[in-house]
Amino acid sequence: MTSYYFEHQKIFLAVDCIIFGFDDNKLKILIGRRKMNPGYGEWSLYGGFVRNNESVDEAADRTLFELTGMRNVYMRQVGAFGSVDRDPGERVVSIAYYALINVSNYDDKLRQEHEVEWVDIEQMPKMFSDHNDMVLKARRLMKQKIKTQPISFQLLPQLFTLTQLQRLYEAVNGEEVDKRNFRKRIKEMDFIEKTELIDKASSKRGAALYRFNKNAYKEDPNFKL
Amino acid sequence: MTSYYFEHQKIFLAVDCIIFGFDDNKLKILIGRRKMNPGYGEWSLYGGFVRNNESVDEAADRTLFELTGMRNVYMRQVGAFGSVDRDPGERVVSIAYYALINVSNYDDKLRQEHEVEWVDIEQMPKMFSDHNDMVLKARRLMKQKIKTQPISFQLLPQLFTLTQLQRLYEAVNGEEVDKRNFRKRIKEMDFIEKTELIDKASSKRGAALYRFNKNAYKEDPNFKL
DNA sequence: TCAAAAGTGTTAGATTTACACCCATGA
DNA sequence: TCATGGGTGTAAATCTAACACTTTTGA
Repeated sequence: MTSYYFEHQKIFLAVDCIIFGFDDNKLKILIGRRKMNPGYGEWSLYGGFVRNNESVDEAADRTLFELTGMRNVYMRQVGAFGSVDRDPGERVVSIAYYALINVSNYDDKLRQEHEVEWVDIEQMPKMFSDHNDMVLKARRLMKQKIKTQPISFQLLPQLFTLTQLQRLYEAVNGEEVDKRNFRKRIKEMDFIEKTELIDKASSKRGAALYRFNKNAYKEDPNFKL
Repeated sequence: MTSYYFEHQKIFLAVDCIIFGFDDNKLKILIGRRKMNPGYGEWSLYGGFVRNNESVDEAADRTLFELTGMRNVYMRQVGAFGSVDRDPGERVVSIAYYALINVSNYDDKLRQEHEVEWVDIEQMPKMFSDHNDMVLKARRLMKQKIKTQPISFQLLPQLFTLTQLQRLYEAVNGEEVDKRNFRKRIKEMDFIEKTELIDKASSKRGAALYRFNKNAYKEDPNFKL
């Protein structure tokens, strides 16, 4: 089978992060302009190289932390991107990850320092190298995932209204859903709990705030958003 | 964002192949015993290193070709496996791929030369490093995929009976399905065509042979096995 | 003649979809 | 007072799941 190491070539290994946020009823990604060549000035995902003393997952966590100062963020691997010339400078294979963050937990000063911006996923600009492909694949995976895992709550504040949840669901899926049918389904999920609190920000009447109860949810095999 | 190359470390990059086959009504994988250290003698997937002048996908294709002599095989990426010490010898990050092959197209002499064996996925032995995880993830992905893409036909002979197709479906999903309901669904798929031919191998009465018509199938968004 | 696999429809139940109006409130 | 978003139920249509007997033929 595999013959031994020294005959083989080592390769630069990077990670790139597709950082999803939900704001203004839109699904957004956090991207900036490249500050080095090749590709200076082009839109780009935030990334970094994998070090020898850390796992690839750890490299992704570290990279996200550098940018956002956030730890224990929901992250999942998108896959390896390995064309020979995907980086015009050197042979670099990159492992893409998507992260879900709650925009309001993210210090906007830090965002400005790094000169990155929230961009509506529907208006994603042409980016450096294969970064657009990474985003498309990440989005496809996330869309799949949201159907069977309660990941919406990673993108929302702790307390949220059903309309917010619905708008998020619609933004991820790219299509509108019926309000009554949506709420019917939510009502069947015991782990989405209504609180006594009312949000007056989005309407005059006010909307009930809900909360995700992680303990009540335990890998429900019948979960379906 | 990413600072520049030379400050960073290169890493060995490998590919590992989960080769699925369907035989004797069972879903099987092709594995062998490691012929080198570390892990000499342990069960292992077939793998190889990624070269500088080939994409990761190409490395996977090449590796599969070395083992099976087959080209243009259906292969999909499973993901990157990147723990620091997943290979006790050196830091090696591996990209896993699964391949679907038609067992009867595979020259058994070649199989014997490489000393690899078809092992029932339900009886998978403990393998080297994280190879068991790779197989589990590959299987999960494949199971997902088979629901929305006509990939069964990669594992079956060109002509197959509905019972064969059903057994494959059952083996992949790990549960039995109702014969009449299954056939009802198949009948609605115009791209699965009945031929005039009869297979007498598996029954006295004989069963009609079917064929997958790739042209009739064109990314049917309503496809559902 | 009988064992073994092929082939074939119907019905009840569950799920999904479509759809419209009243409510509470701040401006 | 009215514009805005919040909140609620029912019925038709579709999909899914359960279920049993006849056919053919080689041994």
